[in-house]
Amino acid sequence: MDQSFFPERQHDHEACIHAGIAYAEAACAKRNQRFTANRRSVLELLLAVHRPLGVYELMKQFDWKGRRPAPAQIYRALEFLESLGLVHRIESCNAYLACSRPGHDHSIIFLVCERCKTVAEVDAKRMRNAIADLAGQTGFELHSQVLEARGLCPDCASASASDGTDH
Amino acid sequence: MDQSFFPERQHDHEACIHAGIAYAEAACAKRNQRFTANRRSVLELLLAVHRPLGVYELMKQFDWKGRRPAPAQIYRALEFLESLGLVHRIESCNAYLACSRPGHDHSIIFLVCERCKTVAEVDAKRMRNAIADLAGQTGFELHSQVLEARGLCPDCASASASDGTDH
DNA sequence: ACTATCATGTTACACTATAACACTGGAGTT
DNA sequence: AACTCCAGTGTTATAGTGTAACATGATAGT
Repeated sequence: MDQSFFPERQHDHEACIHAGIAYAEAACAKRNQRFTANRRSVLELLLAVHRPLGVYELMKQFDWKGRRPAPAQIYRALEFLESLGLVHRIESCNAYLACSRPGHDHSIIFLVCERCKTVAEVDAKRMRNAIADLAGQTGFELHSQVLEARGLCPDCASASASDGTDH
Repeated sequence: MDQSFFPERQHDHEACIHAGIAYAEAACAKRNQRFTANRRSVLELLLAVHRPLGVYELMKQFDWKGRRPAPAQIYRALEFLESLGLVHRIESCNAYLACSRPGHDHSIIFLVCERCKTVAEVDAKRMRNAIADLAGQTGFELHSQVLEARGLCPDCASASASDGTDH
């Protein structure tokens, strides 16, 4: 059983953030796009946690010259970051997650913990072909695919096994 | 190429509705639950179209003693119908779809047409094992899985191939 | 009829997302 | 240095989605 897909409970967040920001800067430079303060702040906030954040949650954490930005501002940053593959939207949560492996292939399976919202991002390259074949049989022109699996992450599964709760 | 996963453009909606309602009545009877007017109406509306409907869309179509129900009423009916496997929520659309094959195995791939919102429901039994294995490797306790594939259904794919649009 | 229970009807509100428009500031030009 | 262009921002307003809470009504079992 390989738990490495899930972030370690204790680890160096600073390193996560630094690596993520560095990748973002490089990606923007390569594509001649600006990595503005707004975009940087949103990405930093997402990198600092290993779970999806809703837009209004992001807004609350956004301490920016003593004020709070309007939703549109966050949505814009997210849209931009998504277009660069730095952030994913988790449909079933109405929330956004910093990509754990930017630059990799993006057929993804999200394993969303129903309890703590931790998300593992699993590369699904082998699955991709099976899905594409299936879609082809139906005449469907496949643009993108996201699998959202619901359940419990390893920590919560063992916690609820011991404390008896199961939700 | 097998298009049978998608509903035929012209077909007998009455038959769809009748079959769906009949199944629902049986399912309720078997589980000793009431198939009330409220629940019936919502299911009928969903069965009458072959695409996901949002709750507020359902509300508008709900002509019920000249009044319109409040959202809670629709959500309750949907929750009930979902629990019986008669309706699916399409996460990425914030919308609900009558199940095309109630009673069948429910590892499902939704093929959502980005243009007309037609949805094919593809049984994913073979996929299920692959996903379960993958989840097992990560220590994830899998509760449910939904794949939402985005793209164009056969009709729209050929339409946009001929008229040049591609979104 | 009595009661417990499930479902409904209703009000109010919280959360999520977008439209529209004026403004700013940096990059490139002359 | 002043000009212009335009991507990005700041802001207001509003649309769309989802729940909480509670009073009322209907049904089945006794």
